[in-house]
Amino acid sequence: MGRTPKDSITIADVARAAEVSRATVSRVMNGRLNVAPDIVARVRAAADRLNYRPSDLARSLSLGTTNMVALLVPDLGNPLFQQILRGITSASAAAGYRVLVAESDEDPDAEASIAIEARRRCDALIMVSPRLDEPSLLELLPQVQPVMLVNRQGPPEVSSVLVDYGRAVRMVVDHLVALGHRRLVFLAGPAASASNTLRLRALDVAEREITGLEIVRLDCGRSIEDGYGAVDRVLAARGTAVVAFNDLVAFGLLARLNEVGVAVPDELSVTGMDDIGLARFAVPSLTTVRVPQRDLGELAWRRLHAAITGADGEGDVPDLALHVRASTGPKPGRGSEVGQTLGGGRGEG
Amino acid sequence: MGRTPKDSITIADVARAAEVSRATVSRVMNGRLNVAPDIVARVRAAADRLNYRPSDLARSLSLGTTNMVALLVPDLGNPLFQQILRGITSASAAAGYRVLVAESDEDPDAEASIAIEARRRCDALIMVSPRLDEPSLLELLPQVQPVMLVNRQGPPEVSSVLVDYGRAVRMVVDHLVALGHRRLVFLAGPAASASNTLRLRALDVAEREITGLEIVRLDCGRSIEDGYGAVDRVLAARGTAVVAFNDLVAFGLLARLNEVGVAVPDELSVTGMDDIGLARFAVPSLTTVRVPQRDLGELAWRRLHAAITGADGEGDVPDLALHVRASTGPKPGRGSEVGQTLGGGRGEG
DNA sequence: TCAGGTCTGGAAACCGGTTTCCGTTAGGAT
DNA sequence: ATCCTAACGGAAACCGGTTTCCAGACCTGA
Repeated sequence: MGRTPKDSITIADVARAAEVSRATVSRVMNGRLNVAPDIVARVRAAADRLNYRPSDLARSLSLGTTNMVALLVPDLGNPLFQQILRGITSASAAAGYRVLVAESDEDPDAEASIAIEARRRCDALIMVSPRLDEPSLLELLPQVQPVMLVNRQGPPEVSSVLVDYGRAVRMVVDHLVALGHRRLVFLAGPAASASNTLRLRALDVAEREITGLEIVRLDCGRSIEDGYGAVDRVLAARGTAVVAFNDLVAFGLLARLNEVGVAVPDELSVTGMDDIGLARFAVPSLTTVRVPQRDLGELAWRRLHAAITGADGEGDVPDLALHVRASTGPKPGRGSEVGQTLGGGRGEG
Repeated sequence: MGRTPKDSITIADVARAAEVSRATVSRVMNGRLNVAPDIVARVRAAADRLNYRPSDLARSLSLGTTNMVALLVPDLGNPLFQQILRGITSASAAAGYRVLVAESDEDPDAEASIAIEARRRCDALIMVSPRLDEPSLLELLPQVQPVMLVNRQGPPEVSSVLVDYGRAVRMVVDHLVALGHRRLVFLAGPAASASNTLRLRALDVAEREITGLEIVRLDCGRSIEDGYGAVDRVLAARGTAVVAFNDLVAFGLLARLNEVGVAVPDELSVTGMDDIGLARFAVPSLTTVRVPQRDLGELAWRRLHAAITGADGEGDVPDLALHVRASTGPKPGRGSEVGQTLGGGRGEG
């Protein structure tokens, strides 16, 4: 039992003050209809006078619903996850829900227990890009229902919001190939990332389908620092264009290339992925694929909410779009074998 | 009462399975000592077999503590607030707490009700840079105790974590003055922002103290887009250096200056504020003042936690540090009147 | 005037835990 | 063998709400 002396005023206090039962106070507070107007007024007056606020905790326990949704992300420092958080926060707030955030710090082992723990306090769970291996994930999911996966495929009975990173990376590759590039360098992300696997698979396909295309795969990471630190290996790989795992990596790469004096895109083209807010403000502005990040969060929420309330979740993952900006250009060395002129400004392709 | 058929297993189920009372199960689950070893084993076995998880809700109600802390920020899209969120999340997770996030969307009117609502579900509240006017804030604070303010001064009885933005902006000004600049342009942030007021006041003081110093104040904003869009007015103001409200504004400014062909820092010096992760990867890398953002969140949590548990919150706001990078240089036009050479690399000032 | 239906609002059970209080039992001391 | 005490664990109260169930008041129609 609480050791607290209970400073807060409870429904019993209001009932006493209004000279009615606790049940009646509850009815009034929740707008149940069968209460006489004068009693309603009396209760409201008492509640106002005492500045009464019903305990959400007690309500939740009694109602069996918390109006909270848990969100688990690998890394709160990543703009992609931040935007998803924003999307979920604002969309769910509209339905009276609040978001509880948890971060696994990219640690696959910690993920399961954090997920369970966070889920216990909420009505549902959204896991973004879980790094958990497949068996563990399959074992975890039933325990945290209702659950929604973002950027990770689960079993059929678990719904998910998926970005087709395979297609996204292929858009980038096709763009670069059209510019004449034939030897690309791919900077890979975390090995545990499912979306990284999607990218790699798409690259395999592209390499088979496009004759003459070579792709050098380098382990890199997901952060600016990773991109910044990869420059030497990138240059050693002697490609004419770099496909970075995401915009952050591309950002770090660009910064370092600028320092060592490699001209982008004249000597080397660079592409990102996600189109985080900063991408169009990079120098040069970054060619990337727009992944509608906030929308992703909103969609995840909508589907989850629909699943909770029994409705069906309308809406679909918004389309990807290649945004051609100033960081990509024709393959250097040869003339203008490419028929099109690339806008150097901040065109929104 | 819950309409749910109660699929979840409760302490009563475990008690029945282990043939003990609910009280004993509770004692075992919480490691109370006065339980015989064989009974402990029996209860544990039953709990494991049933895969029992105590309801956090019921625990919280009974214990009177939720182990959750609410965080209210004006804008989840801002890296500064994101980092503070990270700091709070990781620091509080270590103490078994979870963070509930709420966003006011820069709407002062919504802030009070959101704060109250979020606070009700948690043990405490952290408000970052509240945009609420002074009277409303003073009225709100007593209702949401225990509460912690970040980047906003409250009444003496409400503790807060404050960054001395006045001093920070002065560091920047002094740096620019030392480089020979005498006519500065300040890009102001949101009017409702207390930290913006601190900056403005410090600029007044600087203008009085430093003879020959002129500062042109322009309304701008807090986002990249705001900075990007301010370039024309900045150039029209004919200063030799720009003090941006924060790094984001500086970023937008730099991007546009690069487009219109204004050389930084040769023709115009630019400074930011906060030192967000991207600042040193800007082109040119951005001179700014490092505000230890994560530390801010951690400190806010530590103080709050101390206040809750009765201990005293050790630790102080970490120091500010000017990071001189490549976006600032001597006043253009005249020779090297400044004795020092500025490192063009990514020196960590 | 009386039977029957409709409103109202109180008593009590319930959500799922924790803790106080107390009775029982076992063990040690005398 | 008897008494005292410590250890153990069950019954019940409690946290602060919501909801079912039911009794009484009131109104209506015959």
